[in-house]
Amino acid sequence: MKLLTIGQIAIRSGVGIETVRFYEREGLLAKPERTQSGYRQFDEEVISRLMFIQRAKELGFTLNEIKELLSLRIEPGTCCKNVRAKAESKIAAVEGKIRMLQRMKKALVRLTQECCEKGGGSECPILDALDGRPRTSRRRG
Amino acid sequence: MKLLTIGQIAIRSGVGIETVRFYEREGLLAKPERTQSGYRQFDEEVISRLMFIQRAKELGFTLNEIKELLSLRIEPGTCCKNVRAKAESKIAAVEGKIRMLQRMKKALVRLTQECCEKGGGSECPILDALDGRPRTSRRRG
DNA sequence: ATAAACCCCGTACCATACTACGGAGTCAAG
DNA sequence: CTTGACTCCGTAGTATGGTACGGGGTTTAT
Repeated sequence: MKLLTIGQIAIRSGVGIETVRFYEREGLLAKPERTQSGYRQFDEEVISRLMFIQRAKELGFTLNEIKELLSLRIEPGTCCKNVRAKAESKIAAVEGKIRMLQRMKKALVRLTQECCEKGGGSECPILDALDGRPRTSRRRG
Repeated sequence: MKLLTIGQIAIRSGVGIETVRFYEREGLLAKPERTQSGYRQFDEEVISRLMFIQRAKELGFTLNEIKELLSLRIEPGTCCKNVRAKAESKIAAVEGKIRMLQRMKKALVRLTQECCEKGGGSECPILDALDGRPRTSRRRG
């Protein structure tokens, strides 16, 4: 099991050193081992974790939601139903996002098609295609 | 065509009045007509626009990206290829998000299944299932 | 053994996206 | 014709998610 410095995992995962420290403070990364001189020693798998965080952010998850996602696991002493319930609520959230994105994609595709058929379009074709209301309202509930 | 006050569209679309003014300043909403006393008079369709903005935010789009999405239309004088190219790049972005969400969903589903079969799980099953790197890096490259 | 490169920490600063405040004018109901 | 709710505007403050700074110790390559 190879151990890496903060600079090495930062480069390999494409985030800044300060960001790694920030995530550690915020509890998205476990406190790493230290050398006798106080240098952090990260396990290689922290790189996947950091990359996951970046991807999840692009999907509109907040750092808190990402923390929850990352902590979903079956621990020896944990109630299985508990984890299951949490995971299922995450699945629902993910499915909601997928549906919205699929509608958005459909609207965009229609736009590119109509584009070269006729000349003058509506005020806002995306809105024509996508009508509905937002479902979740995280961020200040 | 019914005209509404800022308070009315705020309530109907589920955002705050200040947020509406903010979006107007930021160019996400067109400057509305005004009464002789200076009150904004919004067209009812602004409500869909506001709801679209909320949904798109939940999908990880920034206000700037949302502005671009909303401005994608075929204007009489606009080059069709131009709009088409922009729309296609948006489609690619949307597809990328969908793919990532589908992988995430698969990982979560697997988690719920493994959950009730065996007892002790991996350190982080989500990461086990989802390995790969982030693709787009918007936000201050 | 010494410079360059790296790491430590705390604190301060930044961008985005709001959210609140305050003083003044407006409108609708009683 | 007043009272209360609503609107105006500009400016300031907040939360989130980083990013930079600065003064110090550490490691490493020469």
